[in-house]
This record gives sequence, structure tokens and C-alpha cells, in this order.
Amino acid sequence: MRKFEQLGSLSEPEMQALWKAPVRFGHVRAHEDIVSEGQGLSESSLILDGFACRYKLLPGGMRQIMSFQIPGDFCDLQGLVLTAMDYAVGALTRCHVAFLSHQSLFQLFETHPRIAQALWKETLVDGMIHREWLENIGRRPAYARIAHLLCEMRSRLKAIGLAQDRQFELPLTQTDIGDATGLSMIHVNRTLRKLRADGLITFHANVVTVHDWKRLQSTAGFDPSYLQLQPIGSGKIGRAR
Amino acid sequence: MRKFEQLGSLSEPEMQALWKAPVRFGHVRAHEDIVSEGQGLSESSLILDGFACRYKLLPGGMRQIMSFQIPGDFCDLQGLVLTAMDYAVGALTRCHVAFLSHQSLFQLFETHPRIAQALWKETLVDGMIHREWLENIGRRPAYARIAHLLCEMRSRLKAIGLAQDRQFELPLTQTDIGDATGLSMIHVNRTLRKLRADGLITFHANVVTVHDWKRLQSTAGFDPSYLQLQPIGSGKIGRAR
DNA sequence: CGAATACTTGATTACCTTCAATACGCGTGG
DNA sequence: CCACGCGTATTGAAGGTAATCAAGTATTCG
Repeated sequence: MRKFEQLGSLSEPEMQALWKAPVRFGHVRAHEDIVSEGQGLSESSLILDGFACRYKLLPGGMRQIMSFQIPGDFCDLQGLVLTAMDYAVGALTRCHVAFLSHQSLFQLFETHPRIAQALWKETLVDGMIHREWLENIGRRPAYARIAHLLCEMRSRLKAIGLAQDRQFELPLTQTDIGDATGLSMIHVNRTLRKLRADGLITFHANVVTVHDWKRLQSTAGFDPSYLQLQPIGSGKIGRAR
Repeated sequence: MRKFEQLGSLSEPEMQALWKAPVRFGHVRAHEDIVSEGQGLSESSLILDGFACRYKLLPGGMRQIMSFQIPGDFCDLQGLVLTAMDYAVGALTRCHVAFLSHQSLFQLFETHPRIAQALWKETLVDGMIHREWLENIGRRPAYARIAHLLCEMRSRLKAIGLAQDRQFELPLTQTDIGDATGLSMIHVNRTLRKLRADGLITFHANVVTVHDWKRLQSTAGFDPSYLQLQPIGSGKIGRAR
């Protein structure tokens, strides 16, 4: 549970302060919502364990997933600064979640402004992922689109030690993948088979096995520097303060 | 140029401080970049006048537009906290731009932390727009997709006094609309004609005329509360501080 | 073990893209 | 002033990608 540390290179006293903040722990069953759309929030939730997704429902009942949240990700920092959520967060597996009250976060911001900045940064990274997905859904054909999603998830899961080079667990149904990529479940199925037939990956029992990482990456048009951020302290901000 | 005020309900002394900050003014010709991808920045740019867009180019030369920036919008707040831009910002028309150095912004944050929060909020609104676009591109057919884009732009332009009920200027080519919605220019053309034939809108010489707002909204699945945010001071944050 | 959920496969249809060619609008320069 | 060229818009035809419909199989879970 010491995943706070990935939060973004804070200094020792800042980490100390975070440890002392009151945290409520809880868990959410698979297929239940962690946060609902339209809700106003009084605490922010951080995934400690499990997979979740942000999504919206359309009038017709269709679902669009906007991002997957993995351990170490905040779900709803948006609710800290804005008064209503424009999306829901659903648990894809059983999730362990830490809830931090907004009040105590704001108190932390007073004494440790860099914590606010670290959280701001979190939301900016969300924005980067959204833009990557816009590019993906808007301009790539299904084959590359799914390949790209797999590249992204491998990359993000590796960063938190949940993926190996050749293999990682990805507890998504084909319906989930379809809702994330803007495709029908059926087409996802066929495309996965094609990826399999081409010797790029296999996806079975929630496990992705990468057979040809290089080719997967190139068909996806995946940029390996994706989300490889510089730590806060070493960049412009360090200088500016 | 007093569009700073839309920045998000800051108090008087905060506004005063903003006025005193050093600002560099400039302009960018149409079709030129305001910011390039991959760049590290030392100042943040705010559109005072004109239209711009955030975009990425794919290896094949395709372009995906992630959002349109209109007067009063920051283009690259991301560069304040992160060290490299993951997208470029291109001017669609001649743009007047204000550049605020990161250094002076960070100084402002020290004395007026709510300014930082207002900018954080700006980036969260960007995130909301991205998610709306993800839903749009991922799950709506071309007809509704373009209708939705028009609804959004009308709504945002109205908020800054640049749209009337029935008519507003939208200096986008059909290619731009295609790159924003993930469609081919040709299909945009045909879809616009269909919207015209159905009596919803006309789009000619960069002017959108709305003939049937209600029907446009309903075919788009547009939520009229989109981006209607509560001011910062009146929400949770006000209480928390 | 039975029901529910997830996956697979085939056939058909529709949406959207690509290719190709033409027309329009506008500023430049002859 | 008109010709020219360029970017933008328009239109038609052909083809491919992905959706929908329909039915059947495998898994998971209570």
C-alpha cells in the first residue's frame, strides 16, 4: 500500500504529512460504482488494488469508457475543484480504495503546496491519457486501436510493477475493450483473433501475452515515451520555486 | 481584452495581482503553430482573440484535433507542471495571444494560492471537454457527432459573448471539422448537407445558422448543462478554506 | 448443476472512406 | 480587368471496415 510514493516525487516532509492525513479505507465489489455521475463529492478516492474505469452512459444505453484506473490512480480528483462529476467510476474487479476527505486535503495544501501541485499533475496526466485516446479512437482503425490500448496498459502496469515483459493481467471483458475503443464487442473479438493469428498477442483468461512487442508497438503507432514523465522536482518547477 | 475575468471568479486582490503580472502580447498568423509538440515551455499562452486548436499528427500524416481554443482559453497550462507538451497548438485564424511567464505565475501562486486553483480548474475543464469528445467520437454516428460539436461550440461561444441564439461565427474548414470528429472531410460535407436538408442548421462562409435548436440538441444528445460550472467561491472549496 | 455471463462464428447491412473529378472563391500578378 | 493558381467545397462511384442480427458454445459462479 505504499503506492503513494508513485504519486510524484514529493519530498520527505511532504510524504510524512500525507501519512498523517486521515484516510478511510474501503472496498467496492466488481461491477459496482465507486462514484456516480452528477454527484458532488466530499472525498477523493485512490485505487489501492483492483481495476476501475471512468465511463459515461449515452441515452441509448451505450457506454463509453474514458480511461482505466489502476492501483495508484486517483479516480475523482476532479471533484476536489469542481462541484459535480461529469462521469462515473465503476469497479471492473473488486477494488480496495482509500478515501481522502477534501477538507484534510485542502489543509495539506496550505502547509505543503507541492502536494496540490502533485495532484494537479495527476489531473494533467489524465488529460494526456484522454488525448491519447482521442487520437486512438478518432484516427486509428480497429486493429491498431486495440493494439494501442494493450501497449498503453502494459506500459502503465509495468510502471507500477504489475506487468512483466511478456505477460500481464488485464481483467477486461471484450465488451469493456469495445466500450473503451468505440467498437462493438463482436468486432473486438474478431480483431483480437487477428492479432493472435498474426502472432502479436494472445488474450485469454484475463491475461495478455505479448509475443512480438516490437511489431505490436509499430502497428499500434505507440510512442514508448508515453507517460514517461520527468519528476516534478527536476523540471521547470524545481527551478521556479 | 478584459477576458481574464471569465477565468473563474477570483476575488478583487487576486485580480489586481493578475493585472500587475508581466505579460507579453503577440499574434500568430493563421495556420501557424502557437506551441509545438514535444516542446518544453517557459510561458503559458492565453488566447485573447481568434481560434486555435490542439492537435496531434499521426505517422501517416493524419491529424486529430483534441479541442478548439477560443478567446479566454489557455492553450498550454500543461506546460506549467509537466516538462513537455504532448500536443501542438495551431492557430486556425490570426490569433492575439498573451504570454505569461511561468516564473511570474509561480510567484503569484505563492501569494495567491487561489490563482493556482483557478488554473487547475481550467485544466480540469479541459479534461471535461476531452471526455465529452471521447463520448462523441467513440459512440455517436457522424450526424449526431457533428451536431454535438456545433452545440458545444455554440454553448462555449455564447458564454463569452461570441454567439447569438440563432447564429455564430465558426471559422473552421470542413477538414478541420473532420479532424476534430474523426471523420473524412468528404463525409463531413455530406453530413452538413444532411443537417441542412433536415432544417437544423446551415454552415456557410464560416457562419453557423441554427434553424432548429431544440432538434439539433436532441439529435446531438447534447446536455445543455455542459460546462455550466459553479463558480469556485460558492462551492466546496469556499467552505473548505 | 443450472443460470448467467462471456465468448465465438456466420450472414447481412450500413456507414464511412477512398479515389476521382469538377466547381467555387479569392487573392496575386500579368 | 482578367487569367491563373491555390485552397476549399461539392459530387459521384466503388470498396472496405465495422455494426447489427442471429445463433450457438464456453465459462464462471452461486
